[in-house]
Amino acid sequence: MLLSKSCVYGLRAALYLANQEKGKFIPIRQMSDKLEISFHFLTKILQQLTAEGILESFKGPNGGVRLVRNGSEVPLMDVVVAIDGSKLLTECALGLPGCGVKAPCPIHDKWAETRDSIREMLEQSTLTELVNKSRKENLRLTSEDGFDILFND
Amino acid sequence: MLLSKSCVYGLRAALYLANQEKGKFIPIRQMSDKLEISFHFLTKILQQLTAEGILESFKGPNGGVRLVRNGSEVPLMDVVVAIDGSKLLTECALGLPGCGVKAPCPIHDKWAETRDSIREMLEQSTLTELVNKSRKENLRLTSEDGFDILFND
DNA sequence: ATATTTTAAGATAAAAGAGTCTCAATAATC
DNA sequence: GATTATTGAGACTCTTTTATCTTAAAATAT
Ligand code: SF4
Ligand code: SF4
Repeated sequence: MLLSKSCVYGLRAALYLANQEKGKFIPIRQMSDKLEISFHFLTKILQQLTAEGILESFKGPNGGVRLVRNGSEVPLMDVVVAIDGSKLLTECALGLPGCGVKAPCPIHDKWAETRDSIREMLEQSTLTELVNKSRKENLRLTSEDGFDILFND
Repeated sequence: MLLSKSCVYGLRAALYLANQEKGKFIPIRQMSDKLEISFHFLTKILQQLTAEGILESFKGPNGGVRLVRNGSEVPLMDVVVAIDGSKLLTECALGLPGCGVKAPCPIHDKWAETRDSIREMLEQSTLTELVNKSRKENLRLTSEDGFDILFND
């Protein structure tokens, strides 16, 4: 898998938050229900995003989490790196340590291209951009079988 | 990680084989030593490749494994699919079941592009092509720290 | 025939990833 | 101040991946 499950959950939550009223704290419980992710597991993931400065949290009634920056200033990459680290973009497809520069392995050139295209995808898409697209086209964020979260709820 | 460790080991072994005298059976022990992969683990991986018809094996003294087809007719994709399956190319980046067609999720378009570029990389590169390139440029197949396998050994 | 070299297969173990549970800390409301 | 709603942190469990170990089967060589 390209992204870990934690990372995917983090991304989905971030998109969910970007679709909410700006500045409002959203309880994790609400997100875990809507997105159909285990509450405790999602909590841990969002704690990472908070620690990385992508979210801020507030305890107690009316508490929750929210984006620090405007969603339009948050590329997907930020969320991915916060959770999965940057190895996806630096590591070798053949899993060799000490790769690339001096003595690249056989697939280096092709892999470097592909890696760039992944990087571009993650750097060039912001949360807001995707949310806007989703609102326009009624795209969903959860499985077919469960409760679909449409961005126009 | 894009590819599982098993898959990476399988690819490295396949490249190693493609660099050997055509038709010759190569003992797995030799490969595991040269590539610095656990013998038993590599054995299991190569069993999969044998089961999938990519390698054929021969028991006993002078036995080993070899490529069924010429390396020039084996795209990396074949090895990847044999070990990791095709989920990399069909599954969603956001890990949603029942994706895409009817109601794509927010990042579908971007992800589909990236996925295509991964598919191209794996389909268009053959073992032989990479080995040839490697021989020309003295590229390596193992870590800096260990015994480097140069294709010109 | 017997011993040797090799792959095949399966049991087991260790490590990493995913998920759950419990309790503490903080803030609002009553 | 007590109760309630929320995040924070840690221990714990379950599952998958990765790796090891043991034994069997096949082929060769002696
Ligand atoms: S040379 Fe490139 S493809 Fe090869 S191991 Fe290094 S980073 Fe990976
Ligand atoms: S629509 Fe595309 S990106 Fe979204 S879940 Fe499906 S395959 Fe993945």
